[in-house]
Amino acid sequence: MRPPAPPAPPRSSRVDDVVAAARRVLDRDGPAGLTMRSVAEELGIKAPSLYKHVADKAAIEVELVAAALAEIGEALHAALSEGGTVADLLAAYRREARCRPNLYRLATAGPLPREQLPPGLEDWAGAPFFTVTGEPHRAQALWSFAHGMVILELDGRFPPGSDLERTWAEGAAAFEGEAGAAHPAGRPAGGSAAAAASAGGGPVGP
Amino acid sequence: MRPPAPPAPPRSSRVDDVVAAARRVLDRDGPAGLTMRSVAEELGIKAPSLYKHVADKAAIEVELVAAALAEIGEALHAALSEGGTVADLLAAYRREARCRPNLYRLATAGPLPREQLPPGLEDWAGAPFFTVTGEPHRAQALWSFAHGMVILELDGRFPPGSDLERTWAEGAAAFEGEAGAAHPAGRPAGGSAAAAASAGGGPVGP
DNA sequence: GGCGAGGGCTAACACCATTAGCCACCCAGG
DNA sequence: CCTGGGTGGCTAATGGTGTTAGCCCTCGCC
Repeated sequence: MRPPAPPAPPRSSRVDDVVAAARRVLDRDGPAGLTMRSVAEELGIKAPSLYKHVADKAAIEVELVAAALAEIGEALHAALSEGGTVADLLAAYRREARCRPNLYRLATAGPLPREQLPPGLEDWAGAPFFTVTGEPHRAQALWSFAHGMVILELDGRFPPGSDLERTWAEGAAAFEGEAGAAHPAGRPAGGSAAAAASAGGGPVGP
Repeated sequence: MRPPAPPAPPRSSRVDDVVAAARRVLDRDGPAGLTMRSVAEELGIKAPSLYKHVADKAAIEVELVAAALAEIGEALHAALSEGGTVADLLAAYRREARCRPNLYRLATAGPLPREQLPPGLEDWAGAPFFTVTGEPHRAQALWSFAHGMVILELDGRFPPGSDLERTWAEGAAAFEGEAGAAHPAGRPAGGSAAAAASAGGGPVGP
């Protein structure tokens, strides 16, 4: 039984409409397209009317961040409830981020308004990293690797033609604990053909 | 003898003034404070006059990104010319980012305008990651870890009270194993497989 | 002496978040 | 019935942003 997500505090129904509209706009137009005007238009109203329901744009973004953390946490806990390897966790993290890139970027870029988030949400969402490593610092390091990979991938920062499957596998191998160091239970080679083909291995960045 | 940085293409002198002013503003006021008006004011002129020298704000930012990549690359190459361990490289990366947080964030957040950067700069700056790991995918993974750590640290994303020294050490330890643990090595790794093998020791103290 | 180019200026536009103030509806209390 | 008050919309306006258009001064050069 995995721990339940902390419940989101109840809000007025119209606030939910606003947040839902903001999320649609974000998914469709990206962070730059998320303006008070576009959110209002999505609802068929004018921008100033939004301020009857939310304090400001930051308040909407906080709600979106909370939703993102909840979804990511859900995905990570689900991944561990079945498999349980580092590679499984990383795969779930990557899948979640790539499925909702704009939301992921919004939720993880820039400072986090911890005060205004549901208490415990952040810890709960990150708990699987601790579960899989068994040590808090290693968990943070693994999380950093995962976030770095995802954000660089989303931003197109890796040189074109990079075999990212293999890069993920290398990271998973590096963090696979002391138990089965030689043979990580890595991914069953969905990309191994491509891996062999692109053996060139381009430059690295930054 | 480490490879020299690719030379920046020559620019009109006034353009250099604009970029230098932008850099001062960025260091002082952060990315949000970097506006065409503030840069102009730093030079004692009005914002529209900037357009006599640069195409738009993005062009200024590209110059800043190029400068940041050059400086980071310089620091990383210098770190390897002396020590050579993964931990040394990571320490240099972290020091550089923390010394100029606003510049680092600008240079690494969001999509990279590769076309407009001096050719070869990006590869050159990232080369030390390859040197120290001896394998391109592992190099990308290590870079991702470093970037994730740095950006999360700069954004205050780690829970308060985290012992980041130790988290960095955990990451360094994870990547100091034998290269190509995940798969049989696809490529024999430039001239410096020795660098990766040399530092197999225990956890690195802060 | 003209003359073009470099480099400044003001005015203006479109978009952004946000505030102030006004008005229409709906529903409960008298 | 009718009279509030709360809810939720509106327009107008403010000060910020990047950017364009058009004007003007001042050099060095032929």
